[in-house]
Amino acid sequence: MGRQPCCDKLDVKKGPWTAEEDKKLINFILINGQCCWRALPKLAGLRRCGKSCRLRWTNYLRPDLKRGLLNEHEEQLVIDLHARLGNRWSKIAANMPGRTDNEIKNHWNTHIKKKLLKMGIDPVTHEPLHKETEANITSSSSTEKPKSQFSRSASANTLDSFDNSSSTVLSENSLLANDQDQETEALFESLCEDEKLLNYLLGEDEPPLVDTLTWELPNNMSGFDNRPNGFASWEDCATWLLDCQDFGVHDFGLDSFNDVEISINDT
DNA sequence: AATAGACCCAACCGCCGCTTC
DNA sequence: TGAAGCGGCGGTTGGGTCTAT
Repeated sequence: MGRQPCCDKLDVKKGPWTAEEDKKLINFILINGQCCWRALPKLAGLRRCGKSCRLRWTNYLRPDLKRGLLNEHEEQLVIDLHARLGNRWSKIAANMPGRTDNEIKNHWNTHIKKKLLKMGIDPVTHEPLHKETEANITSSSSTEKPKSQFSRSASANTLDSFDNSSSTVLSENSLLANDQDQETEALFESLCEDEKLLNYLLGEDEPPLVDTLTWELPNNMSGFDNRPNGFASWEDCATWLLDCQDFGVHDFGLDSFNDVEISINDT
């Protein structure tokens, strides 16, 4: 007996989600939390595969998502983490609050990859392309694996110089960029110093004890008797969340959603 | 204004690893 | 111990949008 399909293929809708479906999904998760994706579609009244519901929630509807393009220092962070972790997008995303693996992967494939190639850097190995060619001549070893050596200097510095020479967009607000560079620098220094965290990033260790497993609600939503204060009903709450998708939750000053998970799974 | 090609990203697919029985 | 079931991950694709001609 083979494995059952993840859902009833005949009765499953595919393609873009409608506002109505989003509303149903948000309503259900706000009430019941994230549990049993397989059963969720039926319980929530959705003609969708559980997998599809999970993806829709994690990549688009989650209230802690940032919207819009990655900024300069987020991009740098992706490059640095990719140099170390390779195509392990979920691990990279885990270090970038508010960003999803899908979003990072898309951004990598559409922007960063081209940028690195244009700079003469191999986006797989983060080595200069010509050097890569030489290496291939002398050695037949695979280049698929990410570098084990931390390669910030190679990728980051060259990217900086690329930005300085060619970018009109990225050079805007340079003072802020400098601050962000320093932040990024500090972040990576701390990353390198934190052996436990590094091991975790490499998938060789348990996650460090950081409180990322449960969502905490913003102060104005405390006392979440499974319903944010200020909302007369779940319907209002879901409507608000749907609005957040249009404007970006951070436009509402709810940055405290970052890194946290609504703790309604307990219900 | 029309069209073709490039670009972008949401969503799907298939595989893998973990858990349960 | 191994099969079944599930969630999660990474690669890929399809279609909408943008841009150049």
